[in-house]
Amino acid sequence: MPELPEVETILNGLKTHLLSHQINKIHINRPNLRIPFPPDITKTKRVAITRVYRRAKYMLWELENNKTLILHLGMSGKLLLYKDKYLKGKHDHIEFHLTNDNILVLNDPRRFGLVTITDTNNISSHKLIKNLGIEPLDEDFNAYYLAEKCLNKTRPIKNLLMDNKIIVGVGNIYACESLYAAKINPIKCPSKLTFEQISSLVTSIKKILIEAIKAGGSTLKDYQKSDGSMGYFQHNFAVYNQFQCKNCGVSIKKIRQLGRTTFYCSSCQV
DNA sequence: CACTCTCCCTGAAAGC
DNA sequence: TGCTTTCAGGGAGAGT
Repeated sequence: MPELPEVETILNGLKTHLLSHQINKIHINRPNLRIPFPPDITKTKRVAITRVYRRAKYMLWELENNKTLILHLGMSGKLLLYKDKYLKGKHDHIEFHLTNDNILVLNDPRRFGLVTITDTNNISSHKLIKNLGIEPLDEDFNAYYLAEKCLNKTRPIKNLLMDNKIIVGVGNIYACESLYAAKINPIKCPSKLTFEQISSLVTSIKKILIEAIKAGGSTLKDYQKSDGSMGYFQHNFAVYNQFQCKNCGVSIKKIRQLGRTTFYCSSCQV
């Protein structure tokens, strides 16, 4: 499950490949992923990629023809880089053929991912992008920002953290881990948090994401697969999928919030 | 506006 | 052993 750190790491790993070659053609093997592939996407021919960046969990590839490709890996999406022979595998849904004969393939069994294309000029008003909240690693994401967002809010703090209109890129795992690190109960009402707790939460979110990006960078360097795929790195989760609190030894509680599993320590997180 | 629920999908794991 | 059920999750859009 690619979370923000994986997306960041995968994109960094691909940067050199994408920026130094052109896309020769794009081939699709089915009409859609979570949303349909736009009809004009396969008309992309011999075009250079001029910029590659991330917004939330979206990868954005800016093309020299004033179009931008928007990619999301969803739950199970992988980008596989084939340098030699390519045999189409199950769930290989879209192929980016590069001018050096490398083929970058999006493989996504659960098809929660998406690939679309839009005018670069309109990227910030694109419906997938325009309502996105602040980036967690942006310096403007600080205790003052989050405190303001917590004012008069009644839903559980974990639900607020997972709201993309408020803050992006904090998925289920990192929401659980950040709340655990900040010793805040995921059920807690945002308006009842102290400024110190909010401040601690912001610090935890940034720290955990940055650590994961660093770990990803070194892991991917060591574990580049033979087919070129990046895969996902193993994390050391403190609370997610754990049975016992590493701090106090109490059993980790497992509950559901917004249809997602939340793990927390009822003793450490108040 | 604030917030929750439903749905999309497949494969792994658990249940029978 | 083999079939069926359950569960996991991101995010758009519908519903309360």
